[in-house]
Amino acid sequence: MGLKERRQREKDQRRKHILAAARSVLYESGLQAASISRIAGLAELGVGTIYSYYRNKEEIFVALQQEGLELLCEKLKEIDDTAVTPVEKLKQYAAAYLDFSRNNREYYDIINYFLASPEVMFAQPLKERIDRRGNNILQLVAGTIKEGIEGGVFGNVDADRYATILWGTLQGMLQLRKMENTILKGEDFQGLYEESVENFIKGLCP
Amino acid sequence: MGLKERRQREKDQRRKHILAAARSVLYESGLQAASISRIAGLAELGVGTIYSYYRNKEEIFVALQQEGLELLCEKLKEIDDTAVTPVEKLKQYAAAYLDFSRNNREYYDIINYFLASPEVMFAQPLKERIDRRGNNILQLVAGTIKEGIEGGVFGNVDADRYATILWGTLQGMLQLRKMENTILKGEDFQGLYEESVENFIKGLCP
Amino acid sequence: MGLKERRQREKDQRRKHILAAARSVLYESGLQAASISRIAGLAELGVGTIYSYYRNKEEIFVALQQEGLELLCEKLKEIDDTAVTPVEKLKQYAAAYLDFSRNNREYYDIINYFLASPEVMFAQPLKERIDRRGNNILQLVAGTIKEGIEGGVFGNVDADRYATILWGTLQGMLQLRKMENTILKGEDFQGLYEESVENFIKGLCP
Amino acid sequence: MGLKERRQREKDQRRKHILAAARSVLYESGLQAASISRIAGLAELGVGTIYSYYRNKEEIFVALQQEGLELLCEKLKEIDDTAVTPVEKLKQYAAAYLDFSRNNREYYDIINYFLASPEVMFAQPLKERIDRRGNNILQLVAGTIKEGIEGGVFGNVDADRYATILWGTLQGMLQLRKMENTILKGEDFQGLYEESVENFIKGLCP
DNA sequence: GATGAATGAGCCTTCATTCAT
DNA sequence: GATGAATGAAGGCTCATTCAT
Repeated sequence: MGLKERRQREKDQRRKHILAAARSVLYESGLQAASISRIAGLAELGVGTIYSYYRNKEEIFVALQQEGLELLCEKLKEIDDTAVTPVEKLKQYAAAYLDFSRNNREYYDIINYFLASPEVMFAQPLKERIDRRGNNILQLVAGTIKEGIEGGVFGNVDADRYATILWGTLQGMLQLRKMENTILKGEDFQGLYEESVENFIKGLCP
Repeated sequence: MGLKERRQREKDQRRKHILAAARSVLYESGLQAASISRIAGLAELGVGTIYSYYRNKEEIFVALQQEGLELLCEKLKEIDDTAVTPVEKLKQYAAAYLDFSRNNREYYDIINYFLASPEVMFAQPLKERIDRRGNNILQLVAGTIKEGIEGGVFGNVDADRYATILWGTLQGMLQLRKMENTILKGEDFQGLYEESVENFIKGLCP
Repeated sequence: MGLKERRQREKDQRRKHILAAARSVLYESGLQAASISRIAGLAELGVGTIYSYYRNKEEIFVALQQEGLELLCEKLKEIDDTAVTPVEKLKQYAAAYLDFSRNNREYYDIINYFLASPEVMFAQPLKERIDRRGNNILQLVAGTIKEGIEGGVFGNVDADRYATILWGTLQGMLQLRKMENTILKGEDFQGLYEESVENFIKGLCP
Repeated sequence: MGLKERRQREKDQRRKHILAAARSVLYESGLQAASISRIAGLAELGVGTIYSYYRNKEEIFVALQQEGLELLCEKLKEIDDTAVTPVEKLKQYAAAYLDFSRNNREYYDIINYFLASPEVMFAQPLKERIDRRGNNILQLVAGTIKEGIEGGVFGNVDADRYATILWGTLQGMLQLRKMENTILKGEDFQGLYEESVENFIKGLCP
């Protein structure tokens, strides 16, 4: 029966619509201001409606982050499929993440927020759901590093660990961007970022 | 003149007293629960009094962050004074930061929090004041790198830039620790952290 | 004509079905949690459907109360039919009410609730409908008292009035049970309850 | 030093002021509508202010009930001091409670409400605090019954138990008043009430 | 007739900030 | 200079009720 299907499709769309509103609020007014009622307002829905799609505020943020991680993951997969050498791949992964942090700020911000927020904020089960997505990304990167090791381009390191280290490095570098106007004044941030990747790769070589 | 001086000294002490209380609240109950009235309570002062020493909550946190950075800076200076080789220094800086994140959680958390939270948070002037402190630390690290370059241990890189990269890396790695129980389950975080430093240094060598 | 009848019968059954669900919710989660949507859920009906059988939440509760009173009334009738002496009957009525308050908590609670809550609660017409049911019960009790008067067991009192007084007494005693763990701690409530009935009867004797 | 005293006095008065507002809201709009913000509105205070005097809504109601019980208790004490015979005292206690339920409706309603409300509503400690007040009243009544027993007017019963029974009876009778316009239509409620007391006393006599 | 998504008023509570004393 | 009572906007969330399908 097409009815049920249509209903489901509509429901899914509404969920996305709400998420989009949440993303916009986040993007335009920052995390602090991202209240349910604002989201509802932007979505042109009643507050209660939001709650019939998401159990609570937390869930919205989790969904948003998953969405973001998924998007990012897809971009990285594309690179994995098109780029040739492992070194090239790693560089492009990094570039993609920088790009993502710029062009998908709302996603980036929320990912970042989750990383920085006190553990208390999210219950363990939620945290696991979130982190699992992150894991996919790490696996991808680790795969590329393994490739490099097998090809003799990289030394014989633990690929998983170095994938994690790379992510940590990028994540840390991006945070420093906050200081573009103060400490990093006059510096070319993108160059710095790239240099950090190159340095990481250089360390990786035998 | 003595009177004025004493007044000033008393005022300074009171400010520190308030800061100490804020730190305690932060440490014991986390950022969410760090309300002015709690701080006032712990400081055994009236709420109003707090406001006559700090314009608002924000200012307290900024001051706290400055204090934290100062403390960290001193620890690094000590290392600079006692450790011998540049490589050793860098490794010890890193170890000190890890240590700081563990034993001075209140400070670390707040530094981390403001680094990660959307910039809406602070007005520009405040940001500058904070970042200047961070700059001191970077200078110190950069000095050590320069040392290494001059001694031929490191390749001929831009010391300032690499100091920044190191900080970014450490900062990023520390954030990943949040995932000790999920993604990093079973991993030895400290080992990972140290490995990231070694990789950084390895990249630095000619 | 059969069709109309069947329709009506179906409708009646549906009403009862809804009432049964409401009763269950009440029994399992208490008055506070007895929301329409829960009732609908348990009845496996849509919320809207509930509203096509009952104008609003109030009406459901009223119906529930009527049902409860009816059930109680039947039990009392049974006693009236089987017990022999008026005194025995009165005692058994009382025992039956105590029993009802224990084994038909859903019903008892709601009767009690509406008796105790401020009258603002119900519009006049509703109230009348409820009270009429209560009247049946009173008539029954009054009948027994009359019996006793005619038999010379009881003094020559106004039976209606004393029926009311008995009900009031029982109702009041049952409410005190709420304090079993505080004021009545250590007391044997059932004994107290029975004593109140005996005292009532003793007063009734010539 | 007068300052501290005055402060305290003012605080006490404010508490009373808030309680008075709560009482009024209760009186005028019933329990259902007694929200904090309404109370605040009537008290011409900010919502927050209410919360600085009472931890939460619950506490306000508890305070209100205690106040009510205290008031009632005083009235009964007066009777105890002035009335002569135990029978007279009991009758006057009953009359006083009826009077109280009429002239101090707001208090009576809330006492009644607490008796009828599901146990869940109030945490055990609160309940105990409430019930303790009720206990004072019971003690008083029990004292009078003892008096009667010692004077040979009453049979040798357990005074505490009969005090409880009397209270239960009165409480139950008062609840029936709700039906003045339906079941009791045409009845003289006050007469009925008095008759219930007389019947109780009659039962008490040897 | 049945449905259940949508609504939004309303609830309780918190807390940064002000200002009269 | 110190105080802390008062404020009230804002937040997250619930639920009786409506109405388009």
